[in-house]
Amino acid sequence: MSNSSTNSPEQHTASTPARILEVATQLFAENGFEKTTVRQISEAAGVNVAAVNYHFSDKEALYAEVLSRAHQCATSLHPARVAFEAGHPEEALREFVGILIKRIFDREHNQVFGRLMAFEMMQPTRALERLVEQEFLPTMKALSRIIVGVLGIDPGPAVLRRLCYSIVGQIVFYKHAGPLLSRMNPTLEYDDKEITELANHITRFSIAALRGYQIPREQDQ
Amino acid sequence: MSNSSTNSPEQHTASTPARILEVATQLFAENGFEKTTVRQISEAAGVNVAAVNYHFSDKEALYAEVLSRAHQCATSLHPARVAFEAGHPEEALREFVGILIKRIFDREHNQVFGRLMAFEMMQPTRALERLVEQEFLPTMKALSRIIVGVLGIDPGPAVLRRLCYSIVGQIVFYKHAGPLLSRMNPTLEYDDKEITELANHITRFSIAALRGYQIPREQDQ
DNA sequence: GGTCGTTTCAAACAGGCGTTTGACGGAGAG
DNA sequence: CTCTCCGTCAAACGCCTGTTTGAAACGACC
Repeated sequence: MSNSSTNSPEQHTASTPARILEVATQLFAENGFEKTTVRQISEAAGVNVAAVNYHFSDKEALYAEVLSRAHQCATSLHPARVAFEAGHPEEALREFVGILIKRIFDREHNQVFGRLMAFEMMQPTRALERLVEQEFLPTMKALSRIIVGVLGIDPGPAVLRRLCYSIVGQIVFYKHAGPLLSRMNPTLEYDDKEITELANHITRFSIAALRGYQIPREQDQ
Repeated sequence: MSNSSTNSPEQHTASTPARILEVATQLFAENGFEKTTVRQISEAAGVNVAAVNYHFSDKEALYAEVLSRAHQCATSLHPARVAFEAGHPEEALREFVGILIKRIFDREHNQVFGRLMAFEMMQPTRALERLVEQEFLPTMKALSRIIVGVLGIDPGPAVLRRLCYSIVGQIVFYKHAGPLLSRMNPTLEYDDKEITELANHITRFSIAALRGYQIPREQDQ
């Protein structure tokens, strides 16, 4: 009929499975899979408990659906360019960092994807396996190519891996350590401006690091 | 009577609360607070369920005790020098990174502290508040001083904060993303050699970044 | 030997969990 | 109208959670 979110409060507009999905996404992202109960979801969605098991077969299947949709949403809203290495490698790195930051914070969707991923990395469910193959490995390969471009030479697999993790680690830190950061800087909130400056900083930091990086000779692998 | 860990298998040697603590530490670090049940702990420790509530008042108090002991253990095994800024600032940074890495991996204690911290950062319990005050804020201040030393000038609080997080983020990434990393590199295990190279890499990366970092003018705070 | 405080134990407690059931009601088709 | 399918619902299912209970066993002291 009408839009789903721009309506009178406490009024059911979307279909039951849609409402369940929406609420479940929010709760899973807030509290993780374990701490979120089916009754919490059903009550918040204003539906019967049995509706969750009726429309989705069980809680884990619902979670898998939530994760899949959040991933699709994040990648479609902030798509990675088909080829990062098109232009200047340092510009490609800037774009890479920007996209990952945007996906992780994603203010339009309450940073759902970032939180879900953080939970998934700590306590993986079966839903993670597919994401590793389809998403993370290709992303790491893309980042590796960018790094080789910035460095000018290929430092070998082990060093390349650590360089990737150094860059990605800077980014995902803000999601993984979220509750800690909000305790250390209670006043600081991550609005668009802060996120932009964050992306600029990580790009600047990483490019400076790569430019001045003394590549060690590989001894393993 | 005798030592606690170097004994015949399946034999109870330590006192009941000691056994509970030992097993609970292991299980909490593996599965987090929520997924670990009191019955799991009591069975693994070979004691009655009620023993947990008898010796420690409840599950949360036991967890707080575990966290406190793990923290003490990590800081005493890998103590931070009273003043990092004693020698050359870049050497101080090397030492800082090395200590944090050692605390997080801590192979002698099954990397317990790192895992517990990772869980605590994602889903903080009340036990976190104390650690923020006593541990993280002072650590960040120490790292800030080191960074100012390496840079040569004070870049201001916002930039300094981001620089701290860029360095710490690289380190804690290996704990937060642990399950993911083991899926992406199934053969790679983090033994002493790998950990040493890891510390060297992060130090090299960070120093190069700080040396070449173009400090932006602060606009906020 | 008797007594006291401490520790252990099987059993039960109340409550929450994910899931299933069977009845109810409305809408569309024959 | 009747039949059927689909969605919803209150209620219950069996299981597991953290915690408590009251009795039994223990060791030390007088």
